[in-house]
Amino acid sequence: MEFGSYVRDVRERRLNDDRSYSLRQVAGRVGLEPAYLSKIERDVTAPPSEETIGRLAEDLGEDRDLLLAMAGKVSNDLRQIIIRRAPLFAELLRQLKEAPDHAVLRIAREVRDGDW
Amino acid sequence: MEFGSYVRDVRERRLNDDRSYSLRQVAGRVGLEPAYLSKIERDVTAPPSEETIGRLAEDLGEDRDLLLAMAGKVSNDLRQIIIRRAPLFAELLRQLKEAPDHAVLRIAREVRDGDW
DNA sequence: AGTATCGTGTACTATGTAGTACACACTACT
DNA sequence: AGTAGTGTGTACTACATAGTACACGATACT
Repeated sequence: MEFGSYVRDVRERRLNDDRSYSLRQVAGRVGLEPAYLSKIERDVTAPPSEETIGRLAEDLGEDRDLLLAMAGKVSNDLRQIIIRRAPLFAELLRQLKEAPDHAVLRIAREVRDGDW
Repeated sequence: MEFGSYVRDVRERRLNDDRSYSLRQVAGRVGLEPAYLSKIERDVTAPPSEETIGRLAEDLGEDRDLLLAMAGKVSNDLRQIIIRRAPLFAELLRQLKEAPDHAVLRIAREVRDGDW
């Protein structure tokens, strides 16, 4: 699904039991012109900037990384992690490309439990 | 070090024993205006596009991911790997942020040897 | 001495990014 | 019946990106 229609779906679900989730009110809280958010939600315009997507994700209670991904973007902090040790992380990510989710998850858990 | 000065250093090292590595000739092979490459190498201008950096890396025999990193960029294929499973890879990368190189390398090797 | 090559200064441009501003028509409330 | 709020169409803008084009003075070759 496209970024905009996904945002619209989420917002309208919120709107069902909270009328403060009208397009105008969300636009107001997030700091955008209603007309602009309208175009975004209909995918008439490209997704907004990373910062704006972040504020949108927070207001809608959605996962920031997921929303960014739907916009074809990668969070700036993740980019920095890779860039700091580029050839190393490049190799790792290409290895992990085909690995199943549970394997990636297991690795993340192992690392978190600090076994190096 | 900045992207441009690094490129210049590499190119001039090549130039020492191969006079086909003049700024003009590299620019010619890579498909850029000499004046533009000159500005890039002196960091007068921002680093060029990912595609151009790729061609530059190839001509200079440098690691593409490293050169991209020095330009503050992440290779498009890596971005796609992350985006396809964003929350998952986001978590993994943030866990790996502080991990020492050898730990990351060990994981990459384990995954390559396919033990999932 | 002449010319070929070198790196660089200056001016310009096309496309994309990330929006703002305002008017309009429709619906919902009271 | 009036007005408050809703979503949207159209027009515009400031800034960044990713370069091209051409002229110039210095150096190197022969």
